[in-house]
Amino acid sequence: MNNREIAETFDKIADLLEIKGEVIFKVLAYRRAAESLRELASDVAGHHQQAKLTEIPGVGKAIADKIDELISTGKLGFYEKLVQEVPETLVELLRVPDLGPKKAGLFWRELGISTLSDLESAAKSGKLRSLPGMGQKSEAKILAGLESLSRRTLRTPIGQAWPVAQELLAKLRGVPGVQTVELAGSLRRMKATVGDIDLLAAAEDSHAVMDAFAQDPEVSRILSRGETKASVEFRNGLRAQLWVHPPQRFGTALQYATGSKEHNVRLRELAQKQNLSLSDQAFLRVDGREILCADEQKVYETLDLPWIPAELREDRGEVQAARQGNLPELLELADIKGDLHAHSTWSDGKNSILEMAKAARKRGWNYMAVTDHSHSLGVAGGLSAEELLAQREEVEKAQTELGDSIHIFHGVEMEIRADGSLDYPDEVLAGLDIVIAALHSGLRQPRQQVTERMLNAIRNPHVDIIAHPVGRLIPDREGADLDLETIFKAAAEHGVVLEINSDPRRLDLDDVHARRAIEMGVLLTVNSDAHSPAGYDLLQFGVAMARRGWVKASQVTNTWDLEHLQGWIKKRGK
DNA sequence: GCCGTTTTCGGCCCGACTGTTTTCAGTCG
Repeated sequence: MNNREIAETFDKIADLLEIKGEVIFKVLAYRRAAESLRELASDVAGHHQQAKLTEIPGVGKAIADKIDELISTGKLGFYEKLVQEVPETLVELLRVPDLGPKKAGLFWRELGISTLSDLESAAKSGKLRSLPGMGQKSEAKILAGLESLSRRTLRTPIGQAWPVAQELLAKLRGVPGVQTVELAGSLRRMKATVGDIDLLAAAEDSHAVMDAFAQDPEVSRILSRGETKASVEFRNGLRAQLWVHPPQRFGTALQYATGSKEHNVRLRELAQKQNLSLSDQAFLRVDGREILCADEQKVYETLDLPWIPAELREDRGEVQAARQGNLPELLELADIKGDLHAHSTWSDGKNSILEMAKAARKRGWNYMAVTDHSHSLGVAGGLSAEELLAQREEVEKAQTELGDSIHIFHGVEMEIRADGSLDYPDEVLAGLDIVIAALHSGLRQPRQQVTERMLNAIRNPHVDIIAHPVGRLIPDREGADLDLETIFKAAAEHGVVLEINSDPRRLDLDDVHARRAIEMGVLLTVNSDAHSPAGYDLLQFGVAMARRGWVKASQVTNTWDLEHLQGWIKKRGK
């Protein structure tokens, strides 16, 4: 059992215990343990082997025993006993908006409802409204929730939420009387997927901005609307909420709404130690006096902390680092001097090499790499060795036309084939400036086999970069079951660079693994994987993922200037 | 069930909004 599977088991236990009516802190303990396992960059099996399970935050004696049982036997007696008491299927009811554990428990005990279809028929036949605390409106809400669930079951990838949020921001910022509007929540923290769009406006009077928000033409229904908070659902099922606060309280409110919850808990602890209580509105002194913060800097300053970038606010040690003055100088988009992974019409790109290079130049970059697919990736029109040679001529022609305004590297995105071999012989690879290797097939192979394939590519002296190492596709596909510790070690040893792919469907490496990789001395590159000039825009998502992984500019090869990068390539034996 | 530079026992963030209540419970973030 891997980290994710064990975390899922604990989350289910938490849900079932909560429906059962167990004390909330026991429920929270299981959730915290699950979260902690997901955050773990290394394999829990390793901690298990070394009997160090309780060193994982949130894991004590009881949960360590359960992890032990799960790893040793693949089963958990406690869980099996629990699902005898509370049907396992009840957890799916919790995915219905406005339906939580209390009502799920009530429906189950009173009406024997244990599945979504049970719930739907009970709601349609009017049985729910007879229960205590339920009425017609609650019943209608459940039906509406079921309907919205059928349209949207998963969290929304950031690539979908981002443009919607930007439009909303622009629109709300134009409302008279509004001083600022900012993103908050997981979207501001730039998580790969978001639950909804959180927005925060500063205004003395909330009515105008609330109106503009609720009357947006894309809004299909208004879920709630008050003086300070409103929440809506768009036609595509995506939800957004807006808080409005007076400007003098905006900093506190923005900090609070940005989260994460865990980060905020950490700040509250600090506040308590200073005899302050921190709410979403202001600090409160014991004598009842308030400390208002118009901006976030003041919130952190009041706690004797430097401002912490939103991408770091996940309670992964950032508060402690801030206290010690050890916050990393995070990578910024402006640090990027070029892109090392882009496609042209030679394979599945939409534009010529010259067009892609010109677009890169327009962004102020000093270099870019043309890295089309290799022939095994037939669906993408991969290049044969001969075509690759012919492509070189076109690269040189484009370079002549562009002069020294931008440098074009000739590279390739080469398949690591399912049998572990590489798609070109060494002599072909030797003629290229940059060789990227990537897995696109055989992603479901057993851990050892797929890891060995990757290691084989890393050990090849011509391979410079591994693209989107894990191969996940958000939200459809999990990545390969790679032994990343071993891969990071090999990459560091052979000087092979690992990519953070900026395509919002990939964001691979992710934040947790990127952080682990740099800890182990691996160099990274943040690439667009652009198939058209617009694809370069995606780089902001890759940069955000790097920031979430505590990555500094110096650890990213495409922040280096051209000479430095060329020197590095030369040193690798090209 | 976890955790500890005020605690090995007693905390564990807290307020807005909604719908059902006639003073509050449930959900959400």
